[in-house]
Amino acid sequence: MVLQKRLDYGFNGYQVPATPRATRSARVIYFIVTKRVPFRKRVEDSQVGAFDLLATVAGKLLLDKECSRASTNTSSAEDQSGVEKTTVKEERQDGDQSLKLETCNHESTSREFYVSELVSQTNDPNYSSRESPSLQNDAHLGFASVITSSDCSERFDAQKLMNGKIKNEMGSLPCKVETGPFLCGTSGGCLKPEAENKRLKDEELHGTDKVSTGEVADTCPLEDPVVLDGKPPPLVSSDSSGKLRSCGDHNPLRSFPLRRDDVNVVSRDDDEKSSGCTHPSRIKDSFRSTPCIGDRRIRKILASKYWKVASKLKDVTFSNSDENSKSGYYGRSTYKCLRSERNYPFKKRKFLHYSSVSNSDGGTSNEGISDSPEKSINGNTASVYPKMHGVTGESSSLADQRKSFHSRDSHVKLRIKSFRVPELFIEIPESATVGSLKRTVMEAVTAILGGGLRVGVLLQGKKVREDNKTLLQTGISHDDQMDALGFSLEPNPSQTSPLLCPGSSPLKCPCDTPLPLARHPANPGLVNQVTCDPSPEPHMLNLGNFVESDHDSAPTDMSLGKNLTDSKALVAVPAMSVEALAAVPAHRKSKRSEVVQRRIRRPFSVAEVEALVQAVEKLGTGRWRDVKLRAFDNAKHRTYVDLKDKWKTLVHTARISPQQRRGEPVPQELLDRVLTAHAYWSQHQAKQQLKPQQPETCLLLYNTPK
DNA sequence: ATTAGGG
DNA sequence: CCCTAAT
Repeated sequence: MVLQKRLDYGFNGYQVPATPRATRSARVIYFIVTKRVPFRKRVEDSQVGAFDLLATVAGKLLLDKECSRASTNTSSAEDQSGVEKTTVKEERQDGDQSLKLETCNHESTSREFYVSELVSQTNDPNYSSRESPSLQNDAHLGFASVITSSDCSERFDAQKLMNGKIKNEMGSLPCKVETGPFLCGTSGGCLKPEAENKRLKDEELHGTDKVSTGEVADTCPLEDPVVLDGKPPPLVSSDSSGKLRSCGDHNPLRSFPLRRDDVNVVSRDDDEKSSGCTHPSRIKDSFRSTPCIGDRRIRKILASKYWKVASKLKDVTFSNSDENSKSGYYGRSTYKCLRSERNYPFKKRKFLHYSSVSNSDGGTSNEGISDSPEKSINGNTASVYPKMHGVTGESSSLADQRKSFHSRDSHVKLRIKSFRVPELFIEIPESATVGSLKRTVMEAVTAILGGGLRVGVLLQGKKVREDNKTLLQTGISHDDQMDALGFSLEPNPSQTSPLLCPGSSPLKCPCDTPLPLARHPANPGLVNQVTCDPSPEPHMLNLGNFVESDHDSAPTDMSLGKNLTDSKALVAVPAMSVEALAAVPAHRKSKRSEVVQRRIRRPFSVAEVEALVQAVEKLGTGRWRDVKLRAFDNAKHRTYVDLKDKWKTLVHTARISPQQRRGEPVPQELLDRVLTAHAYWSQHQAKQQLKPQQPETCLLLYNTPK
């Protein structure tokens, strides 16, 4: 065959060198995509460790899978010493992006995510949260974990557990809850918007009350269900949707100062929510275990069927109790399990839906990053905001309170307009449709976002690696440095939530298997491939790599691979993390090692149909392996099952009116042959089996319609 | 690993 | 195309 010509496109001005490809198959297009995820966050608290900051940002990203936008910015930040409070605010902005990501949902357009998190132990009353409008859930939200899916019965258990814990925590923590002086306002540094200020004020006024443990306890349990359930929809792809969960540990035991460990950003869970991923910190984390998962989630996301499902909200992270076991089960489930899940979306959904949001902490201790609710089904904004938002409205939300506790430092406000997403390489056949291209890119993007990425903090162009340093120590809190502050998204080696694992956190995700990604064995040909550049970081992973083989075996990609570090290419699963996005089907295998993706669709060409028809005429139906060997031995991407399916569709096509046929028209002559051969072989099933070898004869026979 | 069928 | 069940 002729070498295909390849089109190389560079997004964002990057051109990807074409890799030599041996394949003859279709032309491949490479894209390098740099995506940016837009969002702004405000982080206040110079005291917050860099790690926390990262966690916060990461959490946000996860939440936002839906839309991404380009460009990063940081906006002003101020630090005020003394207050420890962190506020993160996110907003979406449409930005510029080289690739524009759009949400698929029709439902709601705007969704806002909030992540908030953080951790602080401050007493400040002021923590501000977001302005987001929806506050409805806030109160509830504040707390923590939310168990979302209504469906699951399991959830109940979880709730129970949670409640219990929460209560306990509350009980123990009352003191902590106090509202502190309003640091923000006072500390002059705060840049909070007016709205926030108001909030703060409100908080001051009300905060205390809210804080009371009793309240917390009450609210929490209820909330979750309410919020989450409210939007129940069906759809959510499991993972996609949410994925983020915050991991807040709720240990009652914990001491206040949070550690980095405490903060977890977890995001994806997949269906299985089970394995927790992260960090639970050292202590027992009762609450939530987060799943580790990138894979699962991706998978879920991918599964197209599921996509439609409504929102999922949050995974519930349950405590260890029953849930865990369950979750564990799923999590660990093997590939097969996953698959099965796919098939049975319902099941999955149940699990998935529960995305957990763990936000909670009992208000006390720590907080993980909470994410906002994933998507609500409807996409209502409100649903989205549920938890954290409360902040605004009620200052009282637990989270707020928590934050407030310790705040004493000055705050650093950051505005991140967008994140730069690592480069992605996408390879797609020329014959692919624009839609498929979009999907492919989406998959790549989502794979990255959902697959676990880490946030890198750049200060004056230098990577700030010391997660434990405070912003103050790092210099991030200095106004003059704000301009030099940048964030980047990097592939996270372990799928587990990147942030989670940072550093030394002791936590481990059960899920995590140490295994890195599995390499895709070579499929000879690659059809689509998406790879992510390895980031410099130590653990880089490649996110998705989707490899498909074509007839040609073109090792070619490997060359690309070079770019990627050694990356093992993962199969990229198209995942849309966000429901909204969702659209891409993806399947992943369990374990991050592999991501399974639905094979790309490769319509049969007329030539292939011809070959198939000819082979079937000779061999008959029912001997697909032989047909494959005879006519498609070189087409690795055509399996005997594919041939059988194609034959099935050909027969169907031949029987319907031409007007009803779609796709590349198949010559009527071939269709006639299909019908003839089909009829012939149908009749001679038994006989033919005996003498399959004589094509000629067969042909003669069929000519005469039986 | 194949085949047959349903989805 | 995927997935299963049955071979």
